[in-house]
Amino acid sequence: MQNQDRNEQILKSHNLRITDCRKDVVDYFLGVKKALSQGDLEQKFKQYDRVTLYRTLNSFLDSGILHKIPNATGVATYGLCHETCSPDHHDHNHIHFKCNSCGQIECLDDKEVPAVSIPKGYQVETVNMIVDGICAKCA
Amino acid sequence: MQNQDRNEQILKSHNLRITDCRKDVVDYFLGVKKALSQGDLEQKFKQYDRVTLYRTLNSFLDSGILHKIPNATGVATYGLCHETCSPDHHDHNHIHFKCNSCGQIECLDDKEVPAVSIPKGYQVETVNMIVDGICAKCA
DNA sequence: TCAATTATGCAATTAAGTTGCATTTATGTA
DNA sequence: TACATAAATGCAACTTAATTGCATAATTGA
Repeated sequence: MQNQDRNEQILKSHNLRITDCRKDVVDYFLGVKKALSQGDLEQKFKQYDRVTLYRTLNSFLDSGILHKIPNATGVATYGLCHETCSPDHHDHNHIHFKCNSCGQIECLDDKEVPAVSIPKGYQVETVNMIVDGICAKCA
Repeated sequence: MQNQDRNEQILKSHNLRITDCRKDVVDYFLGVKKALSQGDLEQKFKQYDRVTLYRTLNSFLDSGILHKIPNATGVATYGLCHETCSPDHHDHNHIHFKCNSCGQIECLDDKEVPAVSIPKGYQVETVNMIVDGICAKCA
């Protein structure tokens, strides 16, 4: 399936209206296959207002198209969710890799987050694993 | 050892000058035993300029007293490093727990981050594990 | 095609992070 | 103890990210 078909399907299946901005943003995520920030989108899509891009990201978060990736820089970055994600239950239990050379953040979809032991009385909802280092391209 | 002695010792051992602001900030971290943000410090220490607090956090980061904890909110949070941390080699290979109820971020010092498998060609430098859920106090 | 709902663009605001510079403070040494 | 040097602080100002309100434009179902 082409991205231009797939993006509309993604928006429809998450009950979002089809707009140019949303299609373009989904397209971009489908194409680059890496995590993006608000700033990345602003640079890529100068034809859209930054507030619109901001709200697009938020509607994608709410509807479960994207997930937020924790990082230490203070800039929020977003990655595409698996098809199995729903707004309530996110199934993106994979590892995020941040390259300290090129700065890109990748979702290592095929790498499971290992089991984690937590003290008594704590309830686990989500586990995030962020690995910093040098990616294969920069090594 | 009391905190008021311990904070000076911590500053000295990291080659930082002893100032009121730095002692107070280290004290606070020693006392609360959780991760704090710039905003937390501003609320707690209205007698110090926000820039001073900002630079205090940064000098603590540089000297290895604190480490930055990745999170998805976009607000940088900081936690006390183990005594074994040096500026170059951080040994805070523990799990961070963020409570979705009270919002507090704890360092689970006694919980090791499990081994992680990474694709070929990737070099690992740091591994961060952030667990979201409900802490023992809120459960 | 129309009405209702939703998205967008623009203006403006809040907050975090950052820098420059003058002043004050801490520290080692005489 | 006093002094000189180096560093920390406070203030002003600036940049950028995040956020909200509102009028206008576009989408969608009937």
